[in-house]
Amino acid sequence: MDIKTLCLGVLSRGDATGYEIKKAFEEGPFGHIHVASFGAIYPALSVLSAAGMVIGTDMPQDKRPDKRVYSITEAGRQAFMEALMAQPDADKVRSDFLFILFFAHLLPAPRLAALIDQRIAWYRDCLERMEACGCQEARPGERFVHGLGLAVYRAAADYLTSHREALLDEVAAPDRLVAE
Amino acid sequence: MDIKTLCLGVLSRGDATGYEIKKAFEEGPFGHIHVASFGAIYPALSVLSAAGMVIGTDMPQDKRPDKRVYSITEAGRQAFMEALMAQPDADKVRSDFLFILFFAHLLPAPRLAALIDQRIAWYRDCLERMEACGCQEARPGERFVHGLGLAVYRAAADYLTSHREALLDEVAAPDRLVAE
DNA sequence: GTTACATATATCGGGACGATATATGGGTGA
DNA sequence: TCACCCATATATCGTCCCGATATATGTAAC
Repeated sequence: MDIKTLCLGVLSRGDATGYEIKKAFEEGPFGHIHVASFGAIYPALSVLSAAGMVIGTDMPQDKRPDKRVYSITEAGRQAFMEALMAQPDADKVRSDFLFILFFAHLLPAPRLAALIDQRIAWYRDCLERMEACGCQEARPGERFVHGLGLAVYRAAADYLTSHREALLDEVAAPDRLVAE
Repeated sequence: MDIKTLCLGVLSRGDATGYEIKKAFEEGPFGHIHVASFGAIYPALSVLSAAGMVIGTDMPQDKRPDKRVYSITEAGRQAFMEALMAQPDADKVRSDFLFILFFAHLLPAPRLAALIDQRIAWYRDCLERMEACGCQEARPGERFVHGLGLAVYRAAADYLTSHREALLDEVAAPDRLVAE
């Protein structure tokens, strides 16, 4: 799934600027689903515009930098539908946190505890915001994905909370098994 | 966390070839934690070798292509420890599956059902292999990360299974709310 | 008052991905 | 038996993308 398709997806829900598309993948509806950087979005919009998939309209603003609002065209919608029908690539996860935690036995205990606590706090924050977000009126797919995110984050936060102590004990006493 | 650090992490657990490092991120202990491609691993190993972080030894084999086994050096271990102490970058997820599901209302119902069923089957497979993997004797960090993965995948599989029907009903009858 | 942040676009270098090339042996099926 | 694919193993190359930076400006905080 390339950046062009991701942009078309956001634009299929309504007009947006490059800046707003970025936000959609940051805190917006696509947060934690996919990532997209400015350095990818702006060139992608140019290419899509040249291909007739989107139309950009310059909107002068006072008190703000001028912006260019993009609208998806019928050709863009068709291209997006085709992309939606393709077999999805496998999920790709890059978690420095999990990689570091894998080497827990190499870390000082306070650092290990801090890492886990930070992550628990992050999940709590995130869950709070997600639960507060009123997406009752959203479309079924959006609500489904949202619910899946909630379920997964709750499971992760619960696991971290309930296994934190045991991990810290184990790395503190490498000779004994805590289970005994 | 760059590829060099990821390679050092794998090598800190024991000698390995570039090919084996790739496998560690595919089906091995780091599967679903981070990704790494050949096109990144081999150049990284060359750079690490030139920097004295690892030592590569050519091992001629019959019945197999020759291989180059890399060992981490003391300098490599120190560099890895420093990288472990740095503040981890935020997790990055790229899920074509979730992105497509977001637009469930645009998809034909059979396609939607197939997507979800495929994904449930994938989770079941994955969980089976993860539960079978005997990592009882592994270090605490590895077991912790493994347990977290199990918890998260179980939550995802459960959600997909229990909400599948409701989603299909909703996209089939867009005018009515199923909750009523 | 000045520091930091939000809005808004653009570009550039470095780095990673994915495909491909090369070589070879083993297993599978027609 | 022959063809084909898969697994092992390394290397490279084009393309795409990330992250940082530049630019401009108003507002809010301190």
